[in-house]
Amino acid sequence: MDNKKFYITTAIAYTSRKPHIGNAYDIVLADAIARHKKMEGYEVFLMTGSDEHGQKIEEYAKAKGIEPKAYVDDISSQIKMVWDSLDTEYDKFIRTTDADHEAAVKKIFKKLYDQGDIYKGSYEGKYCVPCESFFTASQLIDGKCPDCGREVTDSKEEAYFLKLSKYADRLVKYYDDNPDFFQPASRKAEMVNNFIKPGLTDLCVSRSSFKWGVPVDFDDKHVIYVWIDALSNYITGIGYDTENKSDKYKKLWPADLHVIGKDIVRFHTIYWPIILMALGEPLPKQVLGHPWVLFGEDKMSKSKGNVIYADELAARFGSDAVRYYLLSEVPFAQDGNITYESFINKFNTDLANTLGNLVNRSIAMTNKYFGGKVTGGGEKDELDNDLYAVAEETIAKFTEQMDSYHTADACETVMNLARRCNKYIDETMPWALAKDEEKKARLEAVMYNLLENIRLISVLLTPIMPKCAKEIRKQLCCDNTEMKALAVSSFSVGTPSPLFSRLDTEKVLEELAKEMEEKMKAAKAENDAVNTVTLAQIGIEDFMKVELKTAKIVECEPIKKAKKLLKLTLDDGSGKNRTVASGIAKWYKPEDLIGHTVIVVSNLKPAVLCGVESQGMILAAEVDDETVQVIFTDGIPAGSKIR
RNA sequence: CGCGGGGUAGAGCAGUUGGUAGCUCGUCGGGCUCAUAACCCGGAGGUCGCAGGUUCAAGUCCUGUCCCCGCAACCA
Repeated sequence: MDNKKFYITTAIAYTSRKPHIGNAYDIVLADAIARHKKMEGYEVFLMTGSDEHGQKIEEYAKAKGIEPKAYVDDISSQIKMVWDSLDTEYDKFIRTTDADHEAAVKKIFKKLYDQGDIYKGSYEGKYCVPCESFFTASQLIDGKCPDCGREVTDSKEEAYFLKLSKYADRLVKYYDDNPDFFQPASRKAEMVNNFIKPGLTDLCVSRSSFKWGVPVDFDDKHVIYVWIDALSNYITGIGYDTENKSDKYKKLWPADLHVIGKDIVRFHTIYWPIILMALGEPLPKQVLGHPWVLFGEDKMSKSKGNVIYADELAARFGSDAVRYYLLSEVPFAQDGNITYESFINKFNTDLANTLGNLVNRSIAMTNKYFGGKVTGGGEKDELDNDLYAVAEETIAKFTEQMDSYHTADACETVMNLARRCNKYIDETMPWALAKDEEKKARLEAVMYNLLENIRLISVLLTPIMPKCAKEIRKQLCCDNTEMKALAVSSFSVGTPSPLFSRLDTEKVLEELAKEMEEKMKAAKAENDAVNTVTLAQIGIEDFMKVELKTAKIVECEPIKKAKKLLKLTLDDGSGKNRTVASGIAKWYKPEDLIGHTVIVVSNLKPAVLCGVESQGMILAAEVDDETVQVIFTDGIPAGSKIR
């Protein structure tokens, strides 16, 4: 077999915060695939890393009073620490602040500029700092950011743009010629329908509003924006250079697989290929957009205090358990809901009971009946054939499932073989055979068959749970890793020791709940602290600019086509009804509101939202990230001034 | 009619080109004792969101409809 290469990458993690378990899923998945490919004989190169530029980081660093570089050094090492806590084996960890990366990015930018794919244009638009986004005038909502509603800065800056539309046809052709490019395939339609069919607009690839990035070397007012900087890590990390490509690059590129979250599929299947086409480089073979890992039904967020960190889980339950859980619980194309309950459940049933106990009892019996030594020469029986049939089938199925990245199915497949082994023990009843000296040869065959299948299980498990796989082989005293039944002629096993000790569900849950609560408190405290300092102090004169009045809700109806908006008709005492649109549809039904009195900001400039002119806004409290409560002032006459 | 993905046993999921509805957990009953109160067997539990249609035959194709989730668009 020739040594075929397999170049696989993860998305590079953004160094704004320590990555949570959802971010870590990326590397675990990639690592499992990489290890599997290695076992298939590929020469694998796995690259991961961190994305360290951008305005947000500049700001976080400033808030902490340190240099951006110091900030990303810290987070970047945390990322590595988390990755390492999961036993991931990457060949390279690239940082976008690496000198060679920055140099290469500059050259890439220059090359694209020189050949006319990047041109200097000007932005008519406005810029929203927190969102790091430009908007055209038409996108703005009453002169404010359509995403977050905050003030945008008026910037008619010049910026550099990448011509996208020029390559659209070639891109679609590539999709069509390579039906496996999108994984899962369903992501293709979304990209084509949403972004390509409507026509690609040129992509702004530079920023001049902040400094923390790779400068455009022929125009230092500008910094190269995330697209070209971050995406190109996949080539710069293996030595791409516009003139002298390294041997490594020539060998590895194009990438065989980009493993990324589904939220950035667009960047990897549209922008990135176009950048590569412009550079004259071949395109990656596959992009795997995996689903998200949700905690319960929710997205994890620090402010909710429901963030789970992979390293903390690993420290508590072991890296293998975390890997197994992620790889077996997250479906291929649907978001995975992880909970502590299901974690513990899976840990106990699959790892401790089915697998751990099988290994333990089999080795214990081998010691008990044969002093630990058995050969494959015992007395055969028809029962054995079925066991080996399942083993062969397991190998084939497992390989196919791992090759198509269906790790959850692959885990199930291995567990099935373990279950089959447990059943085999019941069928053959070694303890009964042991009572009869004449059946010793049969008993030996039974034990051998068990051990050989356990060995096989350990081999299959290697990409999923590397440590556990090794530990099993250690207890078997066998280092043969051939993925083939009957590859070992005899065993001389060691002392069994439980691979995974059962967890006391209630006790562990209680402990975890306690910790969660503390985290939540801490998050809240931090949040409050942040909130009090986010806004600058204002004088009374500023406050007096805001006119607040009470108003009674006389009518209320949903706005069609708007998911979040309710249209309120208010009696503000002026004699004329005032219409206000409010984004509270999620929490209130129209009938809940009619008749109540609320506070309205009455001198707010009107804005048109979803075709409805909103004349002001009503006050509501943001109880937490998920909950909003309108402030009712029932009993106070409509039209009263508030100050 | 913005785009896309889903609605299959109590829970979480599989169901390839249409042909007796499966898996894991849970639950109920039984068996075994080598083993980490682990293991094995059996039962119960689903009109496959709803309504039509095509077909000898539909979870699987077509049409309509309702809900859920992402993205997009509006949370003044």
